[in-house]
Amino acid sequence: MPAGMTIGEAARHSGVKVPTIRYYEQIELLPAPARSETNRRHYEAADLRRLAFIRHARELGFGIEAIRALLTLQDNPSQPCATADAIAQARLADVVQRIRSLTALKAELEHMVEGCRHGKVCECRVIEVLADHDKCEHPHH
Amino acid sequence: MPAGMTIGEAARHSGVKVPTIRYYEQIELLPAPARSETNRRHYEAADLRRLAFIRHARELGFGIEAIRALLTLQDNPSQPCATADAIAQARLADVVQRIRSLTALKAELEHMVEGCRHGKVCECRVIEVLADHDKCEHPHH
DNA sequence: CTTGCTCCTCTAGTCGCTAGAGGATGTAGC
DNA sequence: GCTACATCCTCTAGCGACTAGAGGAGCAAG
Repeated sequence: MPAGMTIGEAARHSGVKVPTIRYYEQIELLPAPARSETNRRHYEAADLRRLAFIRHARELGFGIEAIRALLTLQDNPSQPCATADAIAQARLADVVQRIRSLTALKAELEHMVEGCRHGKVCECRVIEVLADHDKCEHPHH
Repeated sequence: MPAGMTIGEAARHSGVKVPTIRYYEQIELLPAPARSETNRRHYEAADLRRLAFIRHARELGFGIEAIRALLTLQDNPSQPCATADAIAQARLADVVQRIRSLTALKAELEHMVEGCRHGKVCECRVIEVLADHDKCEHPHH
C-alpha cells in the first residue's frame, strides 16, 4: 500500500512550507488529504504534483485565483486551452508593464543617488528630488 | 488668516486620495491638522508639501517606514545625508533586483505563450510547463 | 426644503502568506 | 519506561498599504 508522506516531507519535497500547504488546503487550492488514525495528513504522489504545479505558478507570479483556474483546466484536459493562454498572456503583459515602470524608476533613483554629495541633508539631492517632483528627469509618474 | 483647504481639496491638489490622507494621519506620517468648528480638517501649504513629498516617495516605491525616516531627515536639515543616501541606494538595489527577476520571468512566460498551439488543454504548452519545471528554459527560479 | 455632495468615525476586507499560542503525538537515546 | 526534542494539530492574529462600506452629520445650490 502507498504509505504517503507527512506534511513535513511533502514540504521538503515540494519546496512549499508546511503552513503554506495547510493554507492551500484551507482555501481549497489543494484537496484535503487522507488522515492517519492520529489525525495527521498523508500526501500521495498526485498531491505532490499539484503542489509542484502551484509552486511553479507562484514563482512565475500567477495569483491564487489564476492558479485555481489553471488547475481546473489541468483537471479537464479535453477543453480548449484558450483560457490558459489568456491567463498566461495577461500575466506576461503585467510583467512587461512592471519592467517598464521599474526601469523608469531605476533611472530616477540613479539620478538621485548620483547627485548626492554626501554632505548635509539641507543640500542633499535625494531629499531635494523627493520634495520637488519637477527635479525628476522624466516626471511621468 | 490663512483659510486652509478641506481634505477633498488637499486630495485633488496632491493626488493622494482622501481616505489615504486620513490613513497617513492615523499612522502619524502626516501631522493631524487643525479642525474647523464642525470638526473638519483644514490643511495648510506645509501639509501639502509634505503630502507631495510622501506621494512622490511612494511613486518611487519607498515603504512607509523609509518615508518616515526621510521626512525626519527633511525636518532636520543640518544632519549628514548619509542615511538618506543609504535608503535611496537600498531602494535602487531592490529595483535592480526586481527588474532582473522580472526579465527572467518574462522570458519564461514568452516561452510558454509562444509554444501554445491553441488546441486542447491536454497538449497545451502553458499547462505543460507549469506542471514540469524542467521544461523551463532557465529553471533557476 | 430638498437634493446631492462632501465630510466625519469606525470596522472589516484585500493578498498570500507568516508567526505564535497551546496542546497532542512521534522518534531517539538511555 | 523516561526524557528530550521534533513534528504535528487547530486556531487566531499580524504584515503592508491601503480600500470599501456602514451609518451619520454638515454644507451649498436650486
